[in-house]
Amino acid sequence: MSDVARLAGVSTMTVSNVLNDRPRVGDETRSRVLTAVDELGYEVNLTARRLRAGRVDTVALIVPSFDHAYFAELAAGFATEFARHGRHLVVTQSGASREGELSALSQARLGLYDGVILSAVGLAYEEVDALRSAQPLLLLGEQPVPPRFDHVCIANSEGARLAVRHLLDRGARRVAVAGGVAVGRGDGAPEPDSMAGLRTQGWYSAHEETGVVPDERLLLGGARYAAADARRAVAGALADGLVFDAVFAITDEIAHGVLAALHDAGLRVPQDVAVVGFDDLRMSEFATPALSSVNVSRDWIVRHAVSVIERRISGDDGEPVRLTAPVGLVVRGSSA
Amino acid sequence: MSDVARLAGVSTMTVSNVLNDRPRVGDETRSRVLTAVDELGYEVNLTARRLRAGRVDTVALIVPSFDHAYFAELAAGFATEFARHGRHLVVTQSGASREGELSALSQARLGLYDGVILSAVGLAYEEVDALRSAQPLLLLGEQPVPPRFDHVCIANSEGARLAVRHLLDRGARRVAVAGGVAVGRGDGAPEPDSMAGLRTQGWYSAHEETGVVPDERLLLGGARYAAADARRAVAGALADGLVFDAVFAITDEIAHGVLAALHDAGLRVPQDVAVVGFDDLRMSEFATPALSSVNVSRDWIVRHAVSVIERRISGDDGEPVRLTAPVGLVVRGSSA
DNA sequence: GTGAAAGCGCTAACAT
DNA sequence: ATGTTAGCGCTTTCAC
Repeated sequence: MSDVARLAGVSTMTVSNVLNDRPRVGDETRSRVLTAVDELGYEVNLTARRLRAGRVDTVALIVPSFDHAYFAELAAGFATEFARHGRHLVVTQSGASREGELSALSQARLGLYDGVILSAVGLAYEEVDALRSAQPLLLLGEQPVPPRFDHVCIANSEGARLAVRHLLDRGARRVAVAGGVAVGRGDGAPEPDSMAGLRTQGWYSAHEETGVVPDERLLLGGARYAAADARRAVAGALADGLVFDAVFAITDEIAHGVLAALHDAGLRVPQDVAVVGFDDLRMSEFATPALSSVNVSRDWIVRHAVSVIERRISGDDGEPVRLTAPVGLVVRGSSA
Repeated sequence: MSDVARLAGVSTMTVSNVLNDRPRVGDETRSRVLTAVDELGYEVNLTARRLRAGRVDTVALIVPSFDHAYFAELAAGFATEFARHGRHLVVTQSGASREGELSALSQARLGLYDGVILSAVGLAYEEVDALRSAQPLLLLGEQPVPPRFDHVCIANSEGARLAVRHLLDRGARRVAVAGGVAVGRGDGAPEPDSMAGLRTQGWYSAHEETGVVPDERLLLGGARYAAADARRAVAGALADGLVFDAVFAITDEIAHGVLAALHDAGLRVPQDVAVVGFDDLRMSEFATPALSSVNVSRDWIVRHAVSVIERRISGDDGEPVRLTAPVGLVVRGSSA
């Protein structure tokens, strides 16, 4: 910067004024500075700017994994929305573990960005509560979160209820849940507040509403996240002679594994077994047959989350915000 | 930091020494400092560290879009590999356009990170050539790249040749290319060096090898990136009476759209039309039927790219590296 | 309309 | 083993 100043015959302050489009710079001076900038190929050092001015116009988003379509779509949405606000987005991956989330978070919080959005899945309530952050931190996800944080979540249990209700209304009587966890039991700790627990909760609710008696043997807990697990779990259940006429998969990712397993077994979808997923991924429309799914408006989440964090970055320290994104059911071939 | 120093009764330099695990700090002093750090909840300011020490232990990866499974898988691979090297990864999205890439790049280059990996699709050779970067920049992708840059690419044309050769060997005589571009023609500029151009090139080569005469009407250019486009393009081709007994899709993403279109039309895969994709996405195994695909070892790319950029960050300024990742064919149900 | 001085928080280099 | 000094590159403040 001082090189530029020297070449243009001005002070560094004037260079800074020009680069930041501040008023009260003479036209002739401005053009001399710009010429010098060009000539020297000068570019600001954002680190220095951030240290002094306290902003980089960048927000960090921490997701469990890049390689889950749900988070990929969410990240893409955030990038677009932040761009509309003149801000950049960087995304980092936590690996979906407690440690990973803490590590990603501490890296992201250390002053490099203007704000942080954390899609939490592994952190315990107390760990979240222990977080002190210099810059705004917004939480995304299903778990309960200390009241002092802004939090955007989705209507998990309601979405699941819609899906299972749809299957029951359609005539199914034995609806398996791929990725389901028996509430209060569970291998290891019961996790009523996890995404899987909440979505399983909707399965119970739908049964209650319709009077169909739920059978907890239909909760296929082996299928937690990956499609490969789901494929194995469903194949195993079929081999064990488990009888079901529909599957509610707690994520679309899992649903794709379910579809593959049913296809492997020679079962027809939806005639023999109907399938509904959750998340309404872009790719689900291209499954064979196209996958019915609970749609969570990524747009809604993104718009609201960005608006909240933008306000925080601008200094608003009003009441914490808690928002729940609406859900809806999209019926396609897999349950039509 | 000075608060910590005061509380511990030492200088800020000693605090810095403790925090950076430098030797020659008395045990008693160290523990006093750590206690003070704890008590005050102090955390380093990475911006200041970067400004002074010139490192943040973070590399930026710029991909066209978070929401393309290929790049999501690649990003996940990079994150894991960099973690092994004690470095963080942040990912940003360029939107796959010239402008987006330039903007993402200039943001990422401005001193915030120790290095940048750019997966380029939109930049012209001259624009890449004009780039000056203070920190190491490694390019990923198909386009030709000025010789002074490190560049990792994949054997696009060879992979496509393998796929089409497999289809022809299997008895196909009319292999359509979803996403194919006629070399030298093309609507707008011909783009022999684009990913689509290179992969189409493999289609020509396979025909040449086997003596089957290629028919350029089989190049379905309408299907460039998204599955939705591919679905439309294939549906359109079928409606127009185009006859083909196999489809090579230039990406798996496109292949999923092709599978959907064939399913829509009541055609059986692979009996009526065999399908092979390119990229071997994780999800392709779960398609119905499972998708044959050209496998590009993401691991290979990631390992080599990381090793190169790590060397650059450590100050190695030897000859630019140009690497081509190997490809292989994975045959599954869609062409078995 | 422009510039001089000070300092953001940290650490390299050099004392002691 | 610990401390002092200086400065990374920028922008805030205030003076002119």
